[in-house]
Amino acid sequence: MRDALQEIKRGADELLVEAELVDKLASGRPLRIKAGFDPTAPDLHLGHTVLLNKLRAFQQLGHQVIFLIGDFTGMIGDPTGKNATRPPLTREAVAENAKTYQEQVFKILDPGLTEVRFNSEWMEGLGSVGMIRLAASHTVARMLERDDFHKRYHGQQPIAIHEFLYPLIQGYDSVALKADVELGGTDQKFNLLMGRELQKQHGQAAQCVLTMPLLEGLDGVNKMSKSLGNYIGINEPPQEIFGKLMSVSDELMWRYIQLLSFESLKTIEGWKQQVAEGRNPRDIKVGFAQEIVARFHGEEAARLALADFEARFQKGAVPDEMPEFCFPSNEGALPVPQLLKRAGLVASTSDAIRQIAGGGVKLDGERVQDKGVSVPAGATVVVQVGKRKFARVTIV
RNA sequence: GGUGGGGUUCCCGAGCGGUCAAAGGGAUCAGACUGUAAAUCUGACGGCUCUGCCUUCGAAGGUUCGAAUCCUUCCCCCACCA
Repeated sequence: MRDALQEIKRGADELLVEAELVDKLASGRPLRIKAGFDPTAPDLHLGHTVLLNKLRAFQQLGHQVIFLIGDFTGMIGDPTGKNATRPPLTREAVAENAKTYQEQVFKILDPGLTEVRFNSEWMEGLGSVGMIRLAASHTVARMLERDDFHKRYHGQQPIAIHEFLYPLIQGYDSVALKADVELGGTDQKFNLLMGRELQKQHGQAAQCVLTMPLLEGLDGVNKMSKSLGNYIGINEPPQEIFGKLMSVSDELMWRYIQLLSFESLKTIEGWKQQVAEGRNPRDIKVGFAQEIVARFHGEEAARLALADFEARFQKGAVPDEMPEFCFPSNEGALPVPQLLKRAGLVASTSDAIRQIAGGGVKLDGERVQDKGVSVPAGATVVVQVGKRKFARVTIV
């Protein structure tokens, strides 16, 4: 049991209240582990998996995970209208997203030990009376304790009244589900604690709260998010995941390893030691990237991704597979800038011309020196921009 | 409701009648280097049928040989006061 607790606490930001969790674990029954998810982002990225990994750990210890999709709140949308990425969702859209969600989530979680639920199940039946009763359970002052609200209130920023309802609804979800433990990001702490209070008010044992740190994105500064474009999606091609992980700075790499690797803390300490003694951090990064790719695409894909990476970046080889195109010529030939644009390798012909001037364009492995170069009709060529963008083009 | 201050190229942010496709930073892309798509350095960074042409500085009009810069109206933000 001590091991179980260690496993649960690993990488976590905070566990409230540890003594209570110890008691729950000691009961021997499978605990109900709740985690809520926003229904708007069906494309999971590694940032989301930090939490999923922890849920997986609970499953491995024999507990019941409840994967809660916040469709009720999603259908209301983002109240302030400030966040354009959260428009109200239709019922159909939510259902569609949920399906995609599950496909991805079960790459980490065990479907047999996962209960997928939607909070509209109980929220829609609550009614306005129930909602007002829920609202009556807490004071404005208590709500303003939440950091986010506190800052906005004192910073003269608007807070719509219904925003106060979100934490209450999330807390009520815990009541409806009789959760024993709820997981969330550190930014969720207030909402998670709300669940404890509401459960107590409903005569239930308060859930324990486990917060996980937010994973930084590829830029190493902002949290990983799709809208910032600094993410690694778990559905991306193996080479892409591998490459992006390799592009993580040597410094940030450790953070990723801490939160994403399934290797033991002891092993990771060993790696740090080796690097301190002069080993190239690249080697560690390669191993870690392999682990992650294998997790989502299998061992074989991980091996291929590595081979591909080495061939392309260390030996400058041309990949086997690349997009193929067939373009009509322009009076017997097609100028390279236009060809690049049509193949989608550059944003515009102006961009293409600049890339050529900068020495970034190759035609069948030969650097293109002049923007006036054309490819004659009938020819098939491999064009390349930089080290990563390729296309095979036939001119007719 | 009142009073001030704003809206500039992907983002932040200078410019305040011509030398402005518009400083600087970030992001991005490319090059060099490298045991890394790390770090560092260099360059590019509106579009096109590219030694030229076309479209940008909240929107629409106007003044002027000439406007991101001045005027008018409109739309939208922000701050302080209520």
